[in-house]
Amino acid sequence: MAKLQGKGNCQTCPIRYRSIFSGIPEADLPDVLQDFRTSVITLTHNENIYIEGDAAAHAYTLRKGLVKLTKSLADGRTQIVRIIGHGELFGFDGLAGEDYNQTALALTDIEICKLPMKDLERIRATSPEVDKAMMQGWIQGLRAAENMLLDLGAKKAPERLASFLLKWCKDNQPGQWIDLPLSRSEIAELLGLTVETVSRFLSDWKRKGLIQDTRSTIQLTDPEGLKQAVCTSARGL
Amino acid sequence: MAKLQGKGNCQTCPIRYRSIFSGIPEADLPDVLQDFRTSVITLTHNENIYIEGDAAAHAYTLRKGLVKLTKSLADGRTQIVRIIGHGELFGFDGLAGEDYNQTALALTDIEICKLPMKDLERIRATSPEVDKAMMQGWIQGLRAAENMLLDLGAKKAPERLASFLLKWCKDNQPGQWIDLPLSRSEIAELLGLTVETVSRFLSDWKRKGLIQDTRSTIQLTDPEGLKQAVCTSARGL
DNA sequence: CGCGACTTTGAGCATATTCAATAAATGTGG
DNA sequence: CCACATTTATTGAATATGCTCAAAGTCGCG
Repeated sequence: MAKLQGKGNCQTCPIRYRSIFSGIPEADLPDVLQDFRTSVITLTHNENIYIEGDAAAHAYTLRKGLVKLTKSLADGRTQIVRIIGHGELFGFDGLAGEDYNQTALALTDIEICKLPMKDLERIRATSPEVDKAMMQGWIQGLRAAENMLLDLGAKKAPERLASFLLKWCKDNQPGQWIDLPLSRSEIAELLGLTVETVSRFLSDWKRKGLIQDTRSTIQLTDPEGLKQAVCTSARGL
Repeated sequence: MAKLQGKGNCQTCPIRYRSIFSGIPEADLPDVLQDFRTSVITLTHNENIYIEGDAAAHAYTLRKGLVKLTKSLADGRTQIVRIIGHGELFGFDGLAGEDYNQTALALTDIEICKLPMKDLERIRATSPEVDKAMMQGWIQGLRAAENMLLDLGAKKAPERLASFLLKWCKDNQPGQWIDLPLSRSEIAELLGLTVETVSRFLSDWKRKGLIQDTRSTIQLTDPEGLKQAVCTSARGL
């Protein structure tokens, strides 16, 4: 269940250095963040943070775990439009006077910091550091969305899946086990494919020794081989 | 050919009211925009504004016409990631310290205002109105990209095409002729389809009397019928 | 141990692509 | 202004990619 952990304390927040508040000089923190009515909330896997169409009165920063942002069609087809990681700000549609454009769900057990829109607006106006960090977050978000549009619009199934794996594991050594807390059907939802298609290619690559996996971790045994395999199978690129 | 029209004059700019400068009180204009070294440039259809990967030293505002932002794969497959309309700001990756993430091409003959990144940064810092307008632009851009991700990831060909047409014509009366300066292959590039698929559905709907079109204009004779046709053909939604 | 959820695998099918040929529209030069 | 060349759009037939439906297998948890 959603559980209020108490009022946030930004001075001691463990992820402050990865958040929109990372640029604020230590000495200015009390000043800038005074009267900031944050609350820290824990949620368990699959719990809901907000729903597409709701009035956006709060934005959120992710302190622990992963969040997925999804959009759905009337008949239930669902698309994951973004995955939120450590320190990222999400749910800020209210800053443009709009309702939430997506639904936010906990992909793992999570800890989030809930930020009232009014306070966030005020802090953005008073702190150039926060303002800049938020701007960069939006621009990076836009770039990521554009990259995803290229994947969904122009790439075939195996290419999309390989891109996803390579991106997911990009900061790790080949041959290292990496958490992948997405189910097969969530990977499918992210890539615009079906569970079966995702499973087939993963199995295939496992047989060929390009990857290894357990239920919720993965290892790219041979990232180069993976790129290769995808390129040749797609007779181009 | 690209042609420099001269230094921009913001006070008399015909699209100022639709740009990021729309919020500035008339009286403050000279102050806020002093030393702003803009230049107005005209380009003809298919001319290039900037290329993916270039250093992003300028952002642009579109004064006349339409621009497409595209991304490409190594083998030439191309995806249109966004279409820029009247008054919109684009090419601002530099604000996040990044290179251009897309290629910008004139979809029609256009007139753009070229804004040096340094000046833009300064103005954003000094004018809350400009700052707010830019923020709203980014959030709206993100929302549009998310909506597009849903289309590309979850919808079938006819649904994507119908969504596109309905969105394109949404501010117009049914039965009104509307400019559509995209070729069939550009529509395909935007929707992640092939020219042939686009052409087939358009022809089909034309035969059924749902739409009419000439080379570069379109008319939704029966928008409701179009929605209907798509829903039933997709046995859901 | 047994239930339920998730995953894998298979077979047939449908959608959209590819390849190919024709038709229509646009632009160019005489 | 017309004839020709070039690009763009339409249509058809065959193919392939990824989906649907179905069944069996695996894992985790009570």
